[in-house]
Amino acid sequence: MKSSIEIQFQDQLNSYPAGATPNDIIDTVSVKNRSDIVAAEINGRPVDLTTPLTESGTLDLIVVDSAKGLDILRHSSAHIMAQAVKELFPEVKVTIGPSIEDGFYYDFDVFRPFTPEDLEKIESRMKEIVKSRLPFRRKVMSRDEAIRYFEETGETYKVEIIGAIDAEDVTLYSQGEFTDLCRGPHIPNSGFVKAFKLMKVAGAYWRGDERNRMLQRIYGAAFPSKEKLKKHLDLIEEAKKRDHRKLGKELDLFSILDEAGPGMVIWHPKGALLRYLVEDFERKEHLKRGYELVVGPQILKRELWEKSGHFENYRENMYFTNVDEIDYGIKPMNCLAHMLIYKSRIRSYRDLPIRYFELGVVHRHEKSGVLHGLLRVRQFTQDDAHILCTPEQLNDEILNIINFVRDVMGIFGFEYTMELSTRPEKSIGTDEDWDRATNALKKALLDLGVEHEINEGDGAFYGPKIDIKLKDALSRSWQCATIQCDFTLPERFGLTYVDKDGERKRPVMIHRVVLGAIERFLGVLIEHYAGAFPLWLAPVQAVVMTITDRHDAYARDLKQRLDENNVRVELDDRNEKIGFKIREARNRKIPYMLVVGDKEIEENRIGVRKRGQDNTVSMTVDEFVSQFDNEVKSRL
RNA sequence: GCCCACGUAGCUCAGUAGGUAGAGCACUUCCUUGGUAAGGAAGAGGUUCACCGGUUCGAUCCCGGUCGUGGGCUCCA
Repeated sequence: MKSSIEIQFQDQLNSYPAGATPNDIIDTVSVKNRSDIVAAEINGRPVDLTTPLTESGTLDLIVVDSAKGLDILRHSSAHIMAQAVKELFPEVKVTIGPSIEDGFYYDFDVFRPFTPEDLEKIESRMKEIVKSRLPFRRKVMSRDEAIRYFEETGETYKVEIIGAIDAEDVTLYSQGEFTDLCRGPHIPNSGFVKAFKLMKVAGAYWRGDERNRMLQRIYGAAFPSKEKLKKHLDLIEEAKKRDHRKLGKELDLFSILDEAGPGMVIWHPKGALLRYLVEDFERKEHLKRGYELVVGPQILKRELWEKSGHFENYRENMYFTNVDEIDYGIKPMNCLAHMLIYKSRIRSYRDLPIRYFELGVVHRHEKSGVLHGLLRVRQFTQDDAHILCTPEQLNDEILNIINFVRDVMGIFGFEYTMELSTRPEKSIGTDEDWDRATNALKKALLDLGVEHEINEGDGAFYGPKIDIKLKDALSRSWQCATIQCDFTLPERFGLTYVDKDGERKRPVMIHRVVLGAIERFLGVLIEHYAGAFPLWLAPVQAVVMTITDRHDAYARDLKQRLDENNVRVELDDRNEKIGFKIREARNRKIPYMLVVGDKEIEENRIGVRKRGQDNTVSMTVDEFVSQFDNEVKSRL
């Protein structure tokens, strides 16, 4: 080993004895906000401030407020929680505890699940640990030595983890009496944890596999300051107000009732109208883009599902019924009927691409634990289309769909992420077809320069797919649009077209949805707008409200005129004060409040108060209708 | 499906060493005719506290089970 190393640090190149730590180096210069520095990087590799440096290079500091710094802070918080848990419950086994967005979690194998009271105790103990400013000590050990250590301490999960590590040495971190296997780096001492809160306990399978033992996971939030933690908690509170389940009730959009069945949505008039508006928009957008509307039956013979592979691969999610001693499967997807329509006559290459669109109602038997408001239900309507095209047309079709999705998401103002999912274990079709399909999707994403992640093994059983995900109020991701390439079903159903050369050839099929499930999309949409729908989507666009019953006749006339001009308007002529009516309309997030009183009648005008504004503008009915129409047209 | 928590009037929630249940809003009626975020009064409303069992003289409250909801895990539009 060299006796000295050259370190570039803050515009200075200096020589230090080998084994100098970042702390030593920082001490040689004046650094501001010393207490914000949680770790360092040597040549881009994160290290503790106390790690002896053995190589020359560039030293950078990691401050707590940076992405890397937060990650370290939260990861160290997880260690502190594990320490507290081990002190309070020595019999638990520790497993893993990473940092996550806004905080951290740690999974424990326990004999008895944690109670809310346990959480309080753990949190108190953590506060004591933080107060005592215990240093995080790093130790390098050989694998064998580490395995022996964890075997002795009974930490069998750690032994298993080390078994999977492919390195000579591993590192262990200790604070107080607690030692954990960890790559690091960590904060210098537990006192750096300024603000944290244990949020919830949950079950989680070891290694995320449901065949494994269920562990107890504790989630915590951690931030560099109390203010930031409070801001985070306030944000969660605000997000809860946007919850579509809460708004669905408040705005009387829908209900999901125990007595009707879990995962079955009952749409009330306002919600059904919202659905209608979105579906109407969808039909028009599809017709514009060369799709044809089709409708398939709700149940199809079981043999057909056997032929398609659904019976083999998707049966556990399907409902079945028997009519006249014939077995039927209730459709969980819409593709079968679409293929039958294609097959109903001979197709020429001139006919392709054929694009069948259906707002198809499907049933899927989702596991009870996954149901979630409108976002995960058992009966839903997909804005589903199946495109049959030649292999040469495939790429263009995929590009068109991605652009379609982009347009629509733009109209609703959504941000989204895209993912490419590849072949799962349970699947049908040849490797060659899967490669072709996967490459077609990849190429389209590349051609459009779309950023995307890869989800290995997450494709549908019949083909790979591009998924577009939207986030709900609590920033949980939900898959909405999806584009799936399929060479297998056309094969299984013997779909063909006659090509230029007179030969019968196999078309390629694309399964795709844009909004995904109307239910899920509306759930996310409600949260996106926090219930304040833009004018074109608002189930009730305006409320005419009277000051007193002297104004009822004028108000009724006004309502009728607006009805005639396609304004979705209600009349509030109740025996209530105007303040009461305004308040209620505000709470219902009605876009326009139209006040009529003596003044308005005298001038033959209306007092227009727009959602989000406190002032009232006087206008004629014509002026209002014209402003209204413009706003609807521009989908503001 | 698995882990934890929860399940009281239409809604939001209170409640009790275990002694047959309460508020606000909403609803109905009456008074009030009031100009931009809640006018006033009265009344009705729970087959009695999700359901089924058990303990007990007696259970909404304790115990067990079922169903559902919420938060996660797994899975997925």
